[in-house]
Amino acid sequence: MNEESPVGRPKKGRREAAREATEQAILEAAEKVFAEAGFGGATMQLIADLAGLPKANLHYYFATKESLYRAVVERIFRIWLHAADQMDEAAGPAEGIGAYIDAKMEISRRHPNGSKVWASEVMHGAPVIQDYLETTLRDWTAGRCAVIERWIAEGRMAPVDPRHLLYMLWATTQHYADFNHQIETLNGGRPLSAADWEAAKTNVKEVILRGIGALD
Amino acid sequence: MNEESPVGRPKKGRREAAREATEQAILEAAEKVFAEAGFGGATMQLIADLAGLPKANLHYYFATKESLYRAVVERIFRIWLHAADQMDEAAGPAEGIGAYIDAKMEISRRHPNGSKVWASEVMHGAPVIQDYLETTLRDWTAGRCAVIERWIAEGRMAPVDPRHLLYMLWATTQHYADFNHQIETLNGGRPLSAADWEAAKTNVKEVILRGIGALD
DNA sequence: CTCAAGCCTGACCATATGGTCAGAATTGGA
DNA sequence: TCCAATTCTGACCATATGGTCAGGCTTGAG
Repeated sequence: MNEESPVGRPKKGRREAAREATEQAILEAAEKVFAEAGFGGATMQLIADLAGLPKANLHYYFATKESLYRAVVERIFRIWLHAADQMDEAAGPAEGIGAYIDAKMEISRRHPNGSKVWASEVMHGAPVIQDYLETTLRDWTAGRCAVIERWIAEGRMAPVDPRHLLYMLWATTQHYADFNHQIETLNGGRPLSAADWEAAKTNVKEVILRGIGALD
Repeated sequence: MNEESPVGRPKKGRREAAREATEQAILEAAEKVFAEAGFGGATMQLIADLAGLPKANLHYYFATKESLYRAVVERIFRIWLHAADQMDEAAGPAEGIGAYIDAKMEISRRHPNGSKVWASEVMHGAPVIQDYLETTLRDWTAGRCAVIERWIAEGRMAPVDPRHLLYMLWATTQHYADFNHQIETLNGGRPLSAADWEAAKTNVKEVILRGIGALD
């Protein structure tokens, strides 16, 4: 789409690099503000302040609040999907689903804001990513359901409804991001420690893997 | 708090009855609008329209947007807690936790908007119900953890961390309310049927109860 | 029936917010 | 160095929204 230097690598000039850096800073700030205030509660001014640039400059990079929001949501969606690769090359349910849980828990830990924006978007009826739900996500889901059904047919796990199993996986893992405030409050007001996170992961995996008969 | 007619039943006059009816209509409308648009995205005008009265009248019943929002959140919280009673009189984990799952799934089915408002509130850092989290919810949680730990000590279920088990219960059941749009989209764009809900309940119960070793 | 208390409402206001724009500052290739 | 393209910015605007208020309407106790 753009001229590049003779070398294979882009080798972006100072200008392009700065642009990308600014864009990332904006996305980062926007993700946080959208997560903490919701789309309606977020203000371009707040995002601009957090990103460290004047509001008018924000509009130079993202024409409207909605386009910025869309960029944030799409960014998260990409991370979501990428994390799901874990499940593909697995030999059986214990490794496959176990790895998927690990990956999703790690995302909840590292990108709680992204998870919250996603949750908010879906809760409000997916006004901007409805098409993704109907295409990419639907296909992805069908694919995983097929894998799970194969495992069931092979007698490697109990005959549970794959659809509802996926919902359980999403729900339990994302809960640690979306409700982290509640969890921290019940944890004495302190964030989960590394050990706490390990315990959480282990518990989720144990209960679910045993629950689908993939442990014995 | 108020004078009542000689009879035991309140027998509220026309006036009082109308007031309560209006109040309920407002709360119902507000719950829906807050759920669909978030606190920041919701407008008093929208709520008024949905409740079928002029905006100024809304402010006669609820002075500010925040006080109305607070009323909605507290209403949900009460339902939440009440549903948890199921778990108390149970003889063991299978019945107790099974009944709790049933109750929470039923709430997700009947009060999806309430669940969403709650989720949104917690996601945004619980600005209005932080005190509830630190008192009522913390106490409630401690009580249930004690019950679960007793069951574990008695060898009636596997030794899982009670805290994380509760999170799993909350996450899985509330997911059907908070993410119902996503679920419906993956269900071919149609709401879950009665049979679908039964299947969901059964699946959640089976996986979790088997997962905590309370089925054999 | 009377009338005070309670309920309802249209019109209005102050403010906050998303977005615009003209022009200044900077950059980097020629 | 020069200059066109790109990036940045303060000032500004139109609109939407939460909230107010003076006055009209309804209710029900006496």
